[in-house]
Amino acid sequence: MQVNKSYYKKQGIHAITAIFTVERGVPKVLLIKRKNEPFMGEWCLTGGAIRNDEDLLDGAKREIFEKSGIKDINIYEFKTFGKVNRSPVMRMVAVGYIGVIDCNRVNILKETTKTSNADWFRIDKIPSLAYDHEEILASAIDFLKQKIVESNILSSLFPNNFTMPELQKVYEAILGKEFDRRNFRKKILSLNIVEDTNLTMKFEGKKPAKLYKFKDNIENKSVF
Amino acid sequence: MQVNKSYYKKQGIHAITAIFTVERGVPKVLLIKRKNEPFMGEWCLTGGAIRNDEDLLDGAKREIFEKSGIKDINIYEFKTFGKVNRSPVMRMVAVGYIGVIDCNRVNILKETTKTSNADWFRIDKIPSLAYDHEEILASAIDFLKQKIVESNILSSLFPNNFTMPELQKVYEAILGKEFDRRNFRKKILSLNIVEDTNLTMKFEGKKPAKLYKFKDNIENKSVF
DNA sequence: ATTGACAAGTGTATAAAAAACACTTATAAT
DNA sequence: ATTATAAGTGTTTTTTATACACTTGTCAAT
Repeated sequence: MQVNKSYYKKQGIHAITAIFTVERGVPKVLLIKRKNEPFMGEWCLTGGAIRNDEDLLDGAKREIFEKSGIKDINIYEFKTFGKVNRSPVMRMVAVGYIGVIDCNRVNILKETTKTSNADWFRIDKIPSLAYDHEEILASAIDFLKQKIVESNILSSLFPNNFTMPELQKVYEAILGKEFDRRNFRKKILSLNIVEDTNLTMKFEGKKPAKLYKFKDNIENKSVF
Repeated sequence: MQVNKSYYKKQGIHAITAIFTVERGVPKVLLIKRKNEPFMGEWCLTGGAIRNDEDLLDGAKREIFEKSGIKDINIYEFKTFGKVNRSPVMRMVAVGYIGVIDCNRVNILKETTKTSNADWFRIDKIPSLAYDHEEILASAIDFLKQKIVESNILSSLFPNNFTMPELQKVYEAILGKEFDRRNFRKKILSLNIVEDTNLTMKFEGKKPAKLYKFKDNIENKSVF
């Protein structure tokens, strides 16, 4: 088969990350308003083209930092998007990643990007997005739902202490269904990924709730 | 941040597929002997660079066909490989796929490639491979083991009828451990992915074995 | 025709995991 | 003291997984 060399010219790789958080029980995703063409002014996921001198994963993290100011985030590859016309400028294949970040860092981000073009959107109220990012995001949410139980991907949401009802609410918000309080607690404790801190947290008028924390030495193996 | 445009030049995408089969209870993978530089004369997985005018998945299948003659194969993305120096020529990111093919088509392949440079290798006896294909293959085997039970990925191994002991032997060969005959049969039947054909197959001197077949309407959702 | 070797077929009992379910307790407001 | 609120806990039932032993159909040898 005769192949024209130009078939292979002008290809590039996007590293696109859907960064999730949960604010007061509401799952949200970080979107960026584009400053350049194509799709100037439209919202999109964090990410961009990787460079020749960086590993794909490093490039994904660099793009996250440049677009949002977020550093030190763990991300997980979930799917690749390779349709011919997914980018109007040149042939780009996108590798999709998922990241999860805790509420405190959400606030820091808000200050950094106060005057900039980043914001959190409820995952059930997403505007139309640039490129094929709607498809990528839908796929990311799907993946997150499937992996949430068997993985420790949510540990990033609670870098410090948390109560069981708090954790349960996050699970329920993301999966969109409710769990029995007693069975949920039993399940989480049996996974052996959290430990009791012997501290409690009082909410007004309610019985104090025990504080737990994720164990430091959890491996990421469970995510894939 | 000032970015030199040349950072983005000369990038490309590899679509690399590990094609597995099981011959007489032995899991094997298809390797190709490279005819060109780089790595001329070395073994590698099927695959190559995708073109601008084809979807990534189509490109992966085209490469499979060109290198091995295999058509109509279902493949599943499992991981992307994006280290800077994984290709010595130019910056290439590889998207890894898994395919499984049945024994009959293995024979057809053998004739097509009789004088060519393709062969099946036991997965426990792999020679050294070009590029980072050893890493890709190891990762593919890992993925196959993890997904084999919860997916219908093995249905391609038995396009027609099969007996329970045959299927069990394949599971045991890939996972490297043995199952109880009664429990295995119960498990497979409970998954509701196979149906009884009311046929039997005789092996010499042994009680005839019932023939089953995978249901036609199995969805691929279970693979991911 | 009987016997033996071989691998296929089947059912039940036990253990482990998941699901269902109700009452008690600590706090803050009245 | 009373009440409202949400947190905490334990047991029963159901489902699923695991462990385990005997019977059956074919072929080959006698």
